[in-house]
Amino acid sequence: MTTPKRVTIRDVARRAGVSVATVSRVLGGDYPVLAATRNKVTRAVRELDYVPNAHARALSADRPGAIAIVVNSVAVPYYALIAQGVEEQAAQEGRLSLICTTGGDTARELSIVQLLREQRAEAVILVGSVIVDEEYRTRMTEYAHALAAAGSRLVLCGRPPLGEGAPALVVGFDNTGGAHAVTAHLLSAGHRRILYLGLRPGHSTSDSRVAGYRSALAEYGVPGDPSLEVEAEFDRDAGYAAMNRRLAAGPPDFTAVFAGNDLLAAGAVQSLREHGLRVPAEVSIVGYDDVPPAQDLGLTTVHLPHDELGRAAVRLALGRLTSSPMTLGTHIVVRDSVRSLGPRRSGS
Amino acid sequence: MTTPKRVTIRDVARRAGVSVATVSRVLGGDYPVLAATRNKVTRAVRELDYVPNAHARALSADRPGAIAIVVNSVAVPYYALIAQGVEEQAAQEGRLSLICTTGGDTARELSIVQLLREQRAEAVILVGSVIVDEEYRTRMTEYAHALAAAGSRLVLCGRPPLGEGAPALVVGFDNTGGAHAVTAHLLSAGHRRILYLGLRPGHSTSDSRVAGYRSALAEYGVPGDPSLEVEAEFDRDAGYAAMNRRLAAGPPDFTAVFAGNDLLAAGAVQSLREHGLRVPAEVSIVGYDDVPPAQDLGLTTVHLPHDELGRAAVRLALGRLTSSPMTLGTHIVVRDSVRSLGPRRSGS
DNA sequence: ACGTCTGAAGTAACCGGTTACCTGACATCG
DNA sequence: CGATGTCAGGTAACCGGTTACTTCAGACGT
Repeated sequence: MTTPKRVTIRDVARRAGVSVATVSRVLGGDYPVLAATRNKVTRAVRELDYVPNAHARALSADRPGAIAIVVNSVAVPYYALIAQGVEEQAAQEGRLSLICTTGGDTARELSIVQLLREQRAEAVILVGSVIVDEEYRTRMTEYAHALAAAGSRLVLCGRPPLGEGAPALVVGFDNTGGAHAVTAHLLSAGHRRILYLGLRPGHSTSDSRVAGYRSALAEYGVPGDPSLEVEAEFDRDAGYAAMNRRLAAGPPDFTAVFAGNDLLAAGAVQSLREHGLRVPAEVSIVGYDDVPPAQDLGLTTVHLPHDELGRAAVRLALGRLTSSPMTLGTHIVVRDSVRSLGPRRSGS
Repeated sequence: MTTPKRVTIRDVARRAGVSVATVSRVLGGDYPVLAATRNKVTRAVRELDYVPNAHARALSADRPGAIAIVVNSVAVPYYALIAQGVEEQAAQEGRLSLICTTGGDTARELSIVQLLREQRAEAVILVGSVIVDEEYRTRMTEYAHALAAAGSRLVLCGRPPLGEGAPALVVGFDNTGGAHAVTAHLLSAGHRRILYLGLRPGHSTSDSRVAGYRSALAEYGVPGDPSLEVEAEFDRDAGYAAMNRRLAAGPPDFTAVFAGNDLLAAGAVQSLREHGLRVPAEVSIVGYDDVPPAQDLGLTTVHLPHDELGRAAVRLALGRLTSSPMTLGTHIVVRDSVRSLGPRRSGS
């Protein structure tokens, strides 16, 4: 038999022999209350095991709401690491943070945003790249206005900024720079035929990485070759499948692979191995993100300060940071998935 | 300049020329309302972009609260996968779910549980193993009663059940069975000197895996050897460090390793490689959990139905399932990290 | 035509806190 | 000694919904 009636602030007041206002003040903080009164109240609270109702509080006082982060899936390390940064910073700021997942489903994203509006979340952080088209832009702009109307801030993480009018803050990684750097790394090791794995036209993250790839090639005077740009989603299975297809067509016509992210790289490595191609002896490969599989694979990749992104998003949302859009730097992590071809190239 | 005042149900009522009760009924659902009236209301809602306040709703009506899952870190795949299962099932049950992280900090766990009491969460799912001592038991029992008093259900995932009286539901994996199976796998491949990596006395998960390991050894008539049971936390770094220490002391006095989880295994593999020991040619290794690094390492391991655990936890919390404690089965996944020693053993 | 029943819509109390404003006791001051 | 200031603490309105109870109009029966 559980407690039939929840214990409320009036129960506490009655028990302590004071008014509800006094109880509220003792609990609330700074209002002056006599030590004796304070003691009576705290004792009553303890004796009754009183827990204030967060909903009632939120309703009357305009207290800070929760900070929500919305991601595709928490099982994808990229998102998990950013979410972790958000959680840490939010905790540090004394906020409750919650992670919501959409599974990449637009309809579910919409209902989550709606839910967060109803919850009067203090901030909503939308993470992860998407296909940026007109439909997307209008949807985001709607979110931005709707959330602003509900008093929530919107932060876009790793997504391109919206139009001028939309009240959305933006923070992301320097994908083009990182991609440039890691491609240059391959080029300076003597590679000239570099496969880009993970083409996704319209997909913001992929697009900016491709841009870095192309600009590095151009810088080294290597002509671009569309047949070296292979489409693939950004997950392990896609990398595996794409590389399988490529290798089924014949022996590799490339000496190195730049995978759009580490998951793709992991899949590609598996495929290469199954085709009897050694990494890096026969094929070099680099990834992007520096998430868990990278270390185990000894993968040279681009390190992203995921938790800094999460932290920055929170601080931006809370008005602690002013510069938006802001871009976080990246740096290359050299492991041993790249073979130097030396000063001269060996023939195919 | 944002909207100075939030739009409330009274604004909608005024605009639609009806009473607040009518608006509430149109939004609420089943109460009979004339089609014409309903239309007026829905139009007003749309025109004003009205969003009901979830706090006010929660306060007046006793509607279902959110389902919260509390984990150490969302960046650990084991937790991420379980959390994913929870999210999916919760979404399916029409509940909002939130993930909270403690970073393994007891104080933070406490404040999160407190927060969830205040939020009147419908269910709180505590995941992850812990050192089970008297202090832990009393703490959990307190949580259980406190949450029950606030009307929330408590589900313990992968933690040992509490005493009879405590109102907590329990669901977990069959760790002993899985550990037995995977150890037997090594034994039947001819291994006799099997290192157990990840001893953590008092730690529930580790303890049950050790128990399975020992019982398999006993079954095969192999005497236990305490020097083959090595202490280590359940993460990659610990596995790496522990194996480094072991190998620094001299060449391996074991032919196989059973790592308490895949992360430990990943660390151990790195250490073995750096010491010039090939896996599985010179040292065989198996892990536990079947989380992402396992596939990339080609690790033979025990597969855990993580998302089923998450789903079961939610269904248990919602009273859809009655049997608690319940245990989920596991199965072994053979990759190629184990070498068969054949019918005879080669001498050391 | 009148009483009764039915169902749509309105009125206002209530959920559990917070806080503006008020009260009353005591200290201070001209 | 009365006017005034200070400060702990009480009273009650309010936050934004839901819903029990009430009202009222029209349909129906006789």
